[in-house]
Amino acid sequence: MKKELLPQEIRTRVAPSPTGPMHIATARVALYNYIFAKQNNGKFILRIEDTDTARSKQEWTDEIITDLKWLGTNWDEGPDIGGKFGPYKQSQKADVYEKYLKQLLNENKAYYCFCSEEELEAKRQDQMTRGVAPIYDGKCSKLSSEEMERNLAEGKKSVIRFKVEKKKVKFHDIISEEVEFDMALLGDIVIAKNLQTALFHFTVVIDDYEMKISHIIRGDDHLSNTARQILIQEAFGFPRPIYAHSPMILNPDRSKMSKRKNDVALASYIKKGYLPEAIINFIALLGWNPGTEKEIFTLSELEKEFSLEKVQKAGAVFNIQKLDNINGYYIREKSIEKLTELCLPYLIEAGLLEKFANNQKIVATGEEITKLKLEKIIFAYKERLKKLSEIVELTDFFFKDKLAYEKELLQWQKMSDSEIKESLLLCDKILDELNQETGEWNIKKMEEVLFPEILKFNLQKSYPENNKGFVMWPLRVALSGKKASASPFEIAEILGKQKTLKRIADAIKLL
RNA sequence: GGUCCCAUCGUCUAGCCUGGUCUAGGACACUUGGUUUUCAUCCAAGAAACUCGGGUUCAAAUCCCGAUGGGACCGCCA
Repeated sequence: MKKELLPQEIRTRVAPSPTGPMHIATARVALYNYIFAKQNNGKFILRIEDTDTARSKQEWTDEIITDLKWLGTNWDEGPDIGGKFGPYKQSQKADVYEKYLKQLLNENKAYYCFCSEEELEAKRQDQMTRGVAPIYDGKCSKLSSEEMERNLAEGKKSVIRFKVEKKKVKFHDIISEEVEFDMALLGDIVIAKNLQTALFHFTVVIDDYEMKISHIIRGDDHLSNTARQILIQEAFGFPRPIYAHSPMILNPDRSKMSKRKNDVALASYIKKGYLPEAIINFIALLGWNPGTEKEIFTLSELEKEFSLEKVQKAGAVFNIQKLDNINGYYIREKSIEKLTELCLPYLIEAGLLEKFANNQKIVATGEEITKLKLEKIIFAYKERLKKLSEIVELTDFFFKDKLAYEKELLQWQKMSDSEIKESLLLCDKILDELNQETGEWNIKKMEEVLFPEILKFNLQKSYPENNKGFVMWPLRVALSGKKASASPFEIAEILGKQKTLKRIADAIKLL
């Protein structure tokens, strides 16, 4: 019986360099790679490209790890660190690169270049002004082996260049389709500073080969790099992976999204209180759609419906309003317990609440806040929340003793101070009659007793009969100190009778 | 400057491959109305686009060519 060929395992990777906070575009590329691997029963790998020792920092590697885990795009492989998968790191593979570097040197496919940076820069400038492509002229490739040996023996500063074949490189791309580059327009590229320090183009090719990466899904900005990397692959006889270059995420002016014009760090979106579900959904939709009218996707739904073929070729402007909208949706979808848990750190960080070590007791201005009460507060604002951080400005008044607002805020339409006072006194009188001990202190009861009184009040004052604002507005401001809030009764119920009446009295004092 | 990529409402996009059903659909944002004490949610409605010019065809958003515009890359960064 004929032995069947095992289908090649699908292996994808995300390869960020830890030279700064993780970019939102990296998150999208990671997502694409993650989904593609999942869809094909493959493996998704995290590789830290930290060959630039001067700029790479461990803290950024840590942030990449934290961010990827936060997103839920966990990788499937890596060195064992305490029973978990760590990331692969290029900085730990210098010996591997050296081996391959020597091979290229021996086969005369790479050579030492002794040109100084100043010399190169001058040539580049000259080429630019002459209107030709600024490429390396291959000067050192023409050095005799004696000259080269002598330079090396003298310890003359050098780099290693790869001999770029002057031919056309054509490759297929899942998103861009057929792409062709004329390599005659590119000079020999520097692939290593020295035998111990290999550079980007080289390490990428070696690692993708050694890690058996089957599909390289990365940003559009790498499109022209791909041609070069293919040439290096060919020099070794490595198989060519399948490429997919996703379009860029753009600033509103349609330039590549950059930190100068936009918030690009995933960490800062996390901090503002965007949910991973929302970020995932939003970045997936940025440049992709299923061809149906469905727009809400969980990660597992994306695993079913996403396809690289349907990814746009053009870049997509990062539209924060859409993100906010999606985030609001996912916030509204959260259970109240979960949402409270998510909001709590923001309230604590703002100094509105304190949480004690046992995590059982939450305190605001010396008073204990029960979990139930906190949940009621969060519930009252759930629909108004676009991002978690907003919970602070929305609900701060619940946790304060004294409210600070301008007297004018109490005014509804053209009410005079004395009319506002009458209105508040009415609230005070009616609400004071409710008995909190017997459970009368609730929204329903308040509506029941106060609404008919409002009607009478309006009639007596010859206000429009159905406009409850003449009572409700001053009450809202008295209780919240804000012009926009949840229902005054909802606030009153949470605040309790004592605090409610105190705030009404405080408001009356202002008039 | 060179090379490559791209081009539908303000934005994300459907439609393009396989021309007619497109009076170009949806979503966000915006405007108006409804619900409502405010804001938000929710519901309803509205305004809003095929970059331009040629060609092919009975017929072009859709196919072809060109122009224009935008972007990316051209490093001893990744």
